[in-house]
Amino acid sequence: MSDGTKADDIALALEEAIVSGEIPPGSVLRQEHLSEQFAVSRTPVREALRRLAALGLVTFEPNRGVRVRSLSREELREAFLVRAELESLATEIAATRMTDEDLAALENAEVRFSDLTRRLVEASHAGRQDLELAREWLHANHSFHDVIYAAAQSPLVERMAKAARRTFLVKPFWATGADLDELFEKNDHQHRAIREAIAARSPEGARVLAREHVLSSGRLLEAILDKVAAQAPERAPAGGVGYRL
Amino acid sequence: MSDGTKADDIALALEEAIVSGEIPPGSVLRQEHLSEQFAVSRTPVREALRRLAALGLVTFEPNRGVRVRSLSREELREAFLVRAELESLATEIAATRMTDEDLAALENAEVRFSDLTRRLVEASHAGRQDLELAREWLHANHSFHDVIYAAAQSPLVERMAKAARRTFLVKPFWATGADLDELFEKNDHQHRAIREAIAARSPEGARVLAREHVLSSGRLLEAILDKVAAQAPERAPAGGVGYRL
DNA sequence: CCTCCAGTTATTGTGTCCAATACAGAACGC
DNA sequence: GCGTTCTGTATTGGACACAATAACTGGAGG
Repeated sequence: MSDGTKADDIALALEEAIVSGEIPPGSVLRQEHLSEQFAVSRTPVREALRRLAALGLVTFEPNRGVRVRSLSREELREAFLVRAELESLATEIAATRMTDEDLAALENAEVRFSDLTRRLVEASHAGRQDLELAREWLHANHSFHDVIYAAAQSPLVERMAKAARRTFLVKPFWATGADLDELFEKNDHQHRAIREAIAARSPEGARVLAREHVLSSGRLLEAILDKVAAQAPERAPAGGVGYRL
Repeated sequence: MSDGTKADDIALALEEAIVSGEIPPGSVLRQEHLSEQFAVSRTPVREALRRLAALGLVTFEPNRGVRVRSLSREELREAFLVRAELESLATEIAATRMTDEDLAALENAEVRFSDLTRRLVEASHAGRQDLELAREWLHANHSFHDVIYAAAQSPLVERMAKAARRTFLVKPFWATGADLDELFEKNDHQHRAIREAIAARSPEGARVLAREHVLSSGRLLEAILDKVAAQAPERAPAGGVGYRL
């Protein structure tokens, strides 16, 4: 428990758990269960849930409980559109303010992500479903963009961009295929292109590259989902698909 | 009280009151006061406040109460940058989906806003500080863009754009000056340009016009604030300026 | 006159209790 | 046999009570 109020701590913990996929979309969260899990009363739990509801991560169904939201295909696409806009903005700003240290950090994040991408693709081809690896991969991706946010020094932009990004989660990275490999690789290379544009102090260039990168990520995700849907018919949880990126 | 849970009703009411400026930025909200005002216990009040906190409208200062946030100049600028991005996106999408009825509604909103702008400028020149008029003006402006959001049929985009827009409030529209008149007029004309681009089914055109429009609104606001600051030295509430337009 | 300190008070944070609502399943009528 | 209503139970929504923390008063000492 880091800061003052328990409601905030719980909200943070739940947010993490939901975004990381530990709590799958569609789940219903029982207040009493959470309260004993966190060893507090129901009151702070409910306040935390209210916060998550305001963030759009869960929905209150009055007198029925709260349910972790699952995104429809359309919402997913929208989220990437929003992220594309906000990322371009952040990247453009960052390109004008980035220090050499920031650039070094960016390069670090880039190679780390590159490495994880390779390993993830290999694992997929080998049929291994390494959830931890997928989480790391996603985390490394976020880290790259986080460096950019930090350099942009624009708290509001950062907050909203991350809100759009938070709409996603890890589930199914286990589809394989030549086209997917290509998309993964493209996605990876784009990081380098963005970094170089920033290093060259080209805000406009970095902007369009960032935009294209995010949109491209969206296409990658959709391709993965298509593959997975084709491979595994899988019981479809009614109302909103079960993935959450 | 419209819907099921009281916390939501209260949150809505408070949100409206804050955004409309009825509750000025910097105020501290006493839970007990609110609870008797809404004739409920403190519990739903607190939940409502948690929601507002998640939306960024208020901040919890542990054991000290909640305070209505006031925006710094920098945050204000950021909010307009974000809005510019999201509005362009929404407008671009809307341009591809807008029906003739939507276009008619858009034109309605346009002339209404035009009318109110004229009246507002006149009132300013006459030295009248008609708060109600200012509210109407702002509301009409929002209505115009709301038509676009509705046509875009992109709930997430709409939600986030409105979140950025909600960061604003009415306070000081009473500064006058030739340059301000010009900016007001420009702002007004831009609505027409946007509508015409949409009517011409030019998503790209509408996009850049929308972007420029929002940025231009931001400049208008900053100009107003400058004028007001110059005219009235005014006691500066410490930490974050008192405006929240 | 100012500063520091302690006791008091006001206000928030949390736990507990009760009422209201929704779902499950049995009893009942057709 | 099937649908309907009733009742029981689980779970939420809200009220209230208590504990914890921070502001506020007043006074003592320098």
